[in-house]
Amino acid sequence: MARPEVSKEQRQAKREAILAAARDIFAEKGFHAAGIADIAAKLDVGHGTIYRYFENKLDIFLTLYDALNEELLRIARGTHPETATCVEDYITEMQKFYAEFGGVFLREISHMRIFFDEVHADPEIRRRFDVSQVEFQKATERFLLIGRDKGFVRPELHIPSAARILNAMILDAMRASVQKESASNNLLLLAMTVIEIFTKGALAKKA
Amino acid sequence: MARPEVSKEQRQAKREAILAAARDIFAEKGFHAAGIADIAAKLDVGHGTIYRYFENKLDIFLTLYDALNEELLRIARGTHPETATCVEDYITEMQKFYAEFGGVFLREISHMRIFFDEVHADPEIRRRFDVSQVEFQKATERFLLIGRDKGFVRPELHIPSAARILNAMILDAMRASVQKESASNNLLLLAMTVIEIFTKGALAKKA
Amino acid sequence: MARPEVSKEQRQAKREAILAAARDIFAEKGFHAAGIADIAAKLDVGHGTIYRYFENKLDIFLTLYDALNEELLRIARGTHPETATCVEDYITEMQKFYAEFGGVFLREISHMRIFFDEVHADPEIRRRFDVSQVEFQKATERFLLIGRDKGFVRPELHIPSAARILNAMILDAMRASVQKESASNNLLLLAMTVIEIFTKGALAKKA
Amino acid sequence: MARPEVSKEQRQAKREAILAAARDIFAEKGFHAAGIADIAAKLDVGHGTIYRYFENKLDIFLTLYDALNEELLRIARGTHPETATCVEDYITEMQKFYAEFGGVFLREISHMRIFFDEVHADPEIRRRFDVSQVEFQKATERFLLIGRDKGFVRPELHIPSAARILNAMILDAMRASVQKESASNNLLLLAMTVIEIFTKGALAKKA
DNA sequence: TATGAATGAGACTTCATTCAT
DNA sequence: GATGAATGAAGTCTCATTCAT
Repeated sequence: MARPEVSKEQRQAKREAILAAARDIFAEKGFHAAGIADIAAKLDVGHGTIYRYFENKLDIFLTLYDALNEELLRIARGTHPETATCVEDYITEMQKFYAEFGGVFLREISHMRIFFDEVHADPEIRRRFDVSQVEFQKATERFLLIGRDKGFVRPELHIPSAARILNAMILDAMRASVQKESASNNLLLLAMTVIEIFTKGALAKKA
Repeated sequence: MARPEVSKEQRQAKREAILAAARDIFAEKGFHAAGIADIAAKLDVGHGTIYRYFENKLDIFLTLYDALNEELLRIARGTHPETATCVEDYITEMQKFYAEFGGVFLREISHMRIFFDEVHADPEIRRRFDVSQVEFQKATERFLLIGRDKGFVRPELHIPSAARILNAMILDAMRASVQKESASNNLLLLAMTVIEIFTKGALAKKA
Repeated sequence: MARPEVSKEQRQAKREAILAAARDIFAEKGFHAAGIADIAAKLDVGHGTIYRYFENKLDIFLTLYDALNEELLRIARGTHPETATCVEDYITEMQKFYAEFGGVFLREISHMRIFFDEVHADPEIRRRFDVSQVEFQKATERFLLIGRDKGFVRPELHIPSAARILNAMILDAMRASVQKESASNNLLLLAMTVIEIFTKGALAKKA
Repeated sequence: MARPEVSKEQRQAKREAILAAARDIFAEKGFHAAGIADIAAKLDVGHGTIYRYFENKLDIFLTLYDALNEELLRIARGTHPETATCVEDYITEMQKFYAEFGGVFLREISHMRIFFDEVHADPEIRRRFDVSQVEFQKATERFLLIGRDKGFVRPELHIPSAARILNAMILDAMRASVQKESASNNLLLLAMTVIEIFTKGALAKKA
């Protein structure tokens, strides 16, 4: 029986070429409208070939989705509020997180559609989205809990709710930056406003 | 002669029966996966019958979408921050809005998918979603501008960004209550936390 | 058992109203594209009503077709070449036929589509068209045979072929007058040219 | 790499197999009644296969129509009346045309329905038919004009009308040979009679 | 391994006809 | 008699996936 004619590395390289092409196609057309034929055409490869590297269309999508999701999760889990010795440090840590998270967003901006839009194209995609939301929630809760333990966060705040809300603000800021048309899609301004509201609230101080 | 055999009321009743069935099907399967056949089967009528009442599948969807959207917009536009004479009144007005908005959400909880998820199933749906987002944004900006004029909202806040963020918090709170699995889907708690963060921020007062 | 509530006359009047409406619709859209609903709408009558007077769509069409066909056949059979005492009379008889035949065409010009275009929309229509062609052929053969017997028509001419050809020229002249766009749709000019070619041929006399 | 697996020739062969099957189906049922399913069944392939080779049903039809039309037009334009030096040559040229034109008809006899009958099945078919009729008309006018210039054709003849009539005779002669039932469907006899009538007229010479 | 030809389930939509009122 | 609501067969077309080469 013949040895595999291509090495593991070559196989992996091909998989990644397919993923790269698929990412563009999904970004452009969305999951449903994107066809295996489009991906194959972009690579100048027969569409049957795709099926030698991936189960099916969903498999490709989920691979892309998982990779993006993991990168974002890694960032969310990589904050270090425990090193903060004062509120200013704590806020700085939050800003650092925003900067890193936003950096990935801006890099992947044209592909974020697979993260926001196609969530419900398939039950399995939805399931993974829901799972990852829980993970993000946990990461943010951890950030807030440490802040509370250190006395930076008001103790009466309901942490799970606050975490959820903070995440919503973050994700929406990102989402806004994806929408070219929006009048308020300045990511920096949004991020600053999120932090401002989160830290100081929107209301004026009573005199 | 050539008088309608069924009254306007009967016709309207049938339309609404179709809309009700369609709403369930769309909620269960999503726009793409839902078939006219599913709707017809649920009503135990021939599929041709559906086409006597609606142009096509999209027509049904948009009718449902528009109705929901209008109801939500009416609520968003129905706030009265201009009557507030003190910050407490202003906050109360916000709470009233939350209560009304949330009421619709809880009633329509199983059908909100058509509002959030199916945005990209069709260009026309997307267009209407985008338009309505702008309207929600405007309504919230108005709320904040009046608050700023009255001295309740910090003047240095960037209103469009703040409005967007506030909307994101509101919508996410609603969205959370749709997800049965979520640990933090207590709508009341979320709403209170949103208002708390929005008014006072999350950070502890310095001693 | 109740006597019929409408008289035979009333029933016949309704049938004819339906036929009149159908004729317009068929002329406008053609057999396939025309819908029973169109006919009913034109009469401001329920479409079910149509079925109380005619079997189905084809039945209506065939009734119209037969009526038109019979009128044209009656004219074709109504020529009197036997009274001609000289070639000039014979030609005059042919001209009289053309005038009468053409008169019906011009009157029915907007409905001739059912005669020319819809011949093959259904096997039964085709069958009747073929049958009527045979009848037209016979009528023309009779005209030519009498002309031959009287010495007006060249004896060596193959009468069935000549009859067929003469019919083709006649029908095409009519057809041409139906086509508005055609540059050579002057019915009079065409009719005159048909007679000229038929009587004298197209070639120049040798000097 | 990405080299076609089947050669251009194989692809073309398949296209032609589909065209051949479609031609039979269209001849048998007509454009409307013919289904893609019928064509696929005749070839014993899935219906999807058809769509790999043609856009849609109309595309198949138009391909057949255009091919036939072009062949006939080429013949009509290929006459050489300008080489005739006497009337006999001119008539011979007309006979040659008839022989060639009739040959195609006899070969395609069972498929001519797509040329005559289906003209009104679709606006695009009609458009092409009308265009080609103008071309046939032009070709015949040219034949007659050259004949007139050379003194073979009577100068007082209205050429566009005569061309139209001549075409009608030709086409009807062909059409006749398609109809099995007709008593006068002997193409040779018809063609001879057309030429005889066209050249000498049908009437007897006065003594 | 790579290919792309073939497949056919599945979705939408139309409209002639039936029939209960 | 009249109506028009309901029906569902029929037809077109798409595209993910299989598989012989």
